[in-house]
Amino acid sequence: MKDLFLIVDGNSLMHRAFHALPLMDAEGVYTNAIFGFLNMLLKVIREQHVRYLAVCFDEHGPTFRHRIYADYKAGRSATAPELIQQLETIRTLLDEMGIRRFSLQGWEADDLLGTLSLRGAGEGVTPMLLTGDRDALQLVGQGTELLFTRKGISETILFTPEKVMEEYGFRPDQVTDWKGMAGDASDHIPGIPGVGDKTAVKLLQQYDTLENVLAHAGEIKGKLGEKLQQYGDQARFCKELATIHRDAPVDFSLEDCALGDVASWIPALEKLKLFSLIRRIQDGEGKEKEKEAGRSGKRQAEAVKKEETEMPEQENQEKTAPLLAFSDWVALTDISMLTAWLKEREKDPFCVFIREDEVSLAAETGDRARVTLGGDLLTPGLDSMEVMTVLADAIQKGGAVVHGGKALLHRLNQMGLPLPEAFAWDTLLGAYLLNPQEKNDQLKNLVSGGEEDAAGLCSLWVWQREKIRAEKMESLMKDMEMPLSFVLYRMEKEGFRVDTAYLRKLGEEYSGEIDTLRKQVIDACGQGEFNVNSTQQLGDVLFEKLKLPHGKKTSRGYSTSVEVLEGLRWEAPQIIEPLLRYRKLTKLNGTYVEGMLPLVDRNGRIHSTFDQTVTATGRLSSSEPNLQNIPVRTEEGRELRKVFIPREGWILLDADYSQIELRLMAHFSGDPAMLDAFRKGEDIHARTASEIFDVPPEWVTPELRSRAKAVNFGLIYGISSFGLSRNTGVSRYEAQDFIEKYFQKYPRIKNYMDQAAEDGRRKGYAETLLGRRRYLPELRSPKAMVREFGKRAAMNTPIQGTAADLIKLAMVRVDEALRRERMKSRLILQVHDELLLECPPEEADRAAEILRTNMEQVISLQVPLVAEVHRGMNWYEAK
DNA sequence: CGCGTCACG
DNA sequence: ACGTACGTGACGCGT
Repeated sequence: MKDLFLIVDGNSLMHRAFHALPLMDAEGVYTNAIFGFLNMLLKVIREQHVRYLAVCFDEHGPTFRHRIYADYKAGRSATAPELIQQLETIRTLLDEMGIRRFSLQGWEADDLLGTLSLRGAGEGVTPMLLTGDRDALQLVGQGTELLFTRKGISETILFTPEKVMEEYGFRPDQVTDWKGMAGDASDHIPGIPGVGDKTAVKLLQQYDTLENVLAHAGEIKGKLGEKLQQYGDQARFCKELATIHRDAPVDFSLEDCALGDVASWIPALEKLKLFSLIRRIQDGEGKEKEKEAGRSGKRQAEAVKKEETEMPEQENQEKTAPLLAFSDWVALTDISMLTAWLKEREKDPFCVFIREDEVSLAAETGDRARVTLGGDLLTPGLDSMEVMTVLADAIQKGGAVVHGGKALLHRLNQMGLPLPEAFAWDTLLGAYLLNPQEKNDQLKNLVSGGEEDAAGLCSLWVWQREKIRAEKMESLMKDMEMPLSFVLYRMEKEGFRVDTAYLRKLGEEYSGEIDTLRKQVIDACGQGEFNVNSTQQLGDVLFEKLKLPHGKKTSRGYSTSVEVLEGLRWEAPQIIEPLLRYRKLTKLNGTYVEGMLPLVDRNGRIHSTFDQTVTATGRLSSSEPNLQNIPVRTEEGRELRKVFIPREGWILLDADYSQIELRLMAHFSGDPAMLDAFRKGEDIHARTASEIFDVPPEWVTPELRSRAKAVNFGLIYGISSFGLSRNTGVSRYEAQDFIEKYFQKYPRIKNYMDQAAEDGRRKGYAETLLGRRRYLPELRSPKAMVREFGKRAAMNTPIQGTAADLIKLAMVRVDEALRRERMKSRLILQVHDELLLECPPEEADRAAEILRTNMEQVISLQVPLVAEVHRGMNWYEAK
C-alpha cells in the first residue's frame, strides 16, 4: 500500500471547529478552533497511515477570482475576531510542532490543496485531502481521496469517485460544470437563473459536460432551453470561478512534509495549555501499537465515525445508530415456524419490519428471522393474510417494536385484524424526539449502513432507548408521543363529517362570482385576455403595461401580493377591488371546495392525516386535507365551517385554550405584572395597552388594545421593530418605541428572551417545559442574519413547543377518560390550541367537563390555564 | 420542482 | 450592510 499524504485545508477546518465547539476561554485565550483542529488532525493521523502531512491556509488579499469577479464571496460577514486570533496562533503553533504549512498570496487554500495533491501523486504517494469545502470534491480521483468533515467536525466521510457519484449523482470532474449551472449563493456565484441543484444534475446526467449542455441548448425545449442559451457565458464564467487551479507556484518537497512522532508536538501544546490533547497523545501511544498489530492494512472504504472529544458536543452528535451483531437470518417457511419463533420470544419485545414482499423479525438477543410473502410457483412464499394474522396476535400482546406504529394500526385495521393497545417502542417517534428537524420517515436513514429490516430496526431501538433516557425524554416518549399515536390513529380513522351538498352549493356560488370578477378585472385592465391567476402575467399587465407603481419585487418579477394590491386601491380601484375579491374566492373555491370534495369518503366523512413527526417545535401537522387551516378570520371564509358537521343526531364540542402562549410566557419569565393580569383573569391585551401606553384601563381604546395585541404576539415570535411595523402598519420608529416601553414595563420578559437565546447558544438547542428539544445550529452561524433567525427560534420554541406538549398530553388524557368511561364521544380534530369532539347529546355535559378539566389541569403553572368549551351543530356554531 | 400566494394557530 | 416576525400545507403557474 502506498503511503498517505494528508493535505489539510486549515481555514476550512479551523472555521468549522470554531463554530462547532464552544469558545473555550482559558485566561483570555480562545483555543476552541485550535483544539478542534488538532483533535481532528490527531484522529485522522491515528486512523489512517499518514506518512506525510501539509496544512494549507488562505493568505490575506485578493485572489485571481476577485480580480475577474468583483462580487466574489461578497456578502460574507467578517470573520470573528476570536477566530482571526486563533488563525494567527495556529500558524506559529504548527511551525513549532514541525508541521509543514503552505500559503500563498493570491491563491486560496483550495488551490494549494489541488496543487499539492497533484505533486504528491506524481511522487508516488496517495494524497488525502481533509476539508469541509465542497468545492474540493472536484479533486477526487486519480488516487486522490477526500475526507469531508460534517456535523461540525464530529464526523468525517471518505469520498472516492464512486462515493461522489453516489451522494451527488455526478462525477468529480463534473463538479465545476454543476456549480457553473447551479451556482452557489454563499460564494455569490449566480450560475444560471432557474437552474437549481436538481436540474443541473439532470442536465449533466444527460449531456455529461457543461459545454455539451450548452451545445445542445437549442434542442432543449421551453424556458430551460432559453435560459441555457441566454446564460451560457455566465455559466462558463461561474465554472471558471469554481475551478481549482492546480499549478500554484509552491516550494514543495515531499520530504519536508514527512510526519515525525506526534510526541514531538507536546512542548508546543504545553505552551497553549492544551493538556487534554497532550493526554490523548500520551494515552494513545501504547494502545495504538496494539491496534496496529491487529489491524489489516486495508483502510476502510467509507467511514462515518464519531469524534471522541472531551468537550461537550454542541451539535447533534451521531445521527445514525450503529448496527448490532446478529446471527444469520432464519427463513421461516411455514406458519408454524413463525408461530414458534414468536412464541419463544413472547416474554421480551420483538422488532417487526413489514415490507411489500417480506416480514422481518429480530430480537435484542441477536436472533433474526424473515418470512417471504405472497410468492408464486417459482418463488414460494407464505400467504400474507395468514402471516399478518399470526403477527397481529403477537403484536397485540404489546411487545412490538415498530417504525411508524400509526401506519401499522391502519394496516391491521384494514385487514380486519385486532389492534394492540400499545407498542413497546416506535423508532419513528424516537427519531423525531431526538431530532425533530431531521428527515426520519425512512428507517434506512437512521441506521449505519442503511439497513431497512428488523435487524436495523432493533439496532436503532437499542440505541434510541439509551439516548432518550440520557436526554431525559423517556416520559415524553412513553407517556406522550407513543400513546398519542393511538389517539391520532383513531382521529384519522373516524374522520369529520362533511355536508357535501352545502359544500357544492358554496362552490357554485363562488364559481359564478369568480367568472364575473374575472371579466371585470380583464375589462378594467383593457389589455385583452390574460390569466389572472398567473402572478407573472398579472404583474406584466399592472406594472409594465399600465405602469402602476410597483412595490417590492420577487425573484420572478413584480410582487402582486394582497399587501401590494391594497396599496394600489386608490390608484386603480376598478381593477383592484374585483381583483382582491377574485383572489379570495379562487382561494376558497380551489383549496377548500375543489380541493376537499374528492377527499370525502362514501360515508360523507373526510379523513385528514395527522403527522406527529413533521414540525420543529413539536406541533402536529394536518394534511390531505389540512384541517388546521380552515378559514375563520373573515366572515366569508368562516362560512365554510358550516360544512363541518357531527354525525346524525350528535353535536360538536369545541374547546380552546385561552392565550396559552402568553400564559406560558408569563410562567417562564415570572414577570409580576403579567402573572398578576392572568391571575386576575384580566383582558391581557387591554392590560398591556394600559401599561405600555400609560393610560388608565378605562381609557384603552380598541385601537390601543389592538396595537398591544400585536406587540404581545410579536414577543412570542421573537420581536423585531421591522416585523412589528410591517405587521401593524405603524412606522418602524413607533414600533421600536412600543417595544422599548414594553420592556420597561415587563423587564422580566426581556430577561427571559435574552436568556432563551443565550441558553440556546450555550446548549446548542432550545427546549420545552417537558424537555422536548430543537437543535439550533443557526445560533452559531457566522452569518448575522442566520444567527438572528436562530435567536428568534430560541425564544419562540419553548413557548410554541410547550403549548404543543400540553395539548398533546391533554389529548391523551381526554381520549383515555372517554374510553375509560365507555363513552361514545370521540376526538376528531386538533388545531394547535383547540380540540374538537363529536358526541351524542346526552354525553355533552360530561364530555365538556372532561375536555375542560383535562386541558386546564394538564399541568400546574404559575398562572391558571383556561379552556373554553362551546357546542354547536356545526363547526361555525361551536367556535 | 421551485416559487408566489394565502389559509390557519 | 442586510433583511426578519414563529410554526405549518395546498394550490396554480410555468418549468
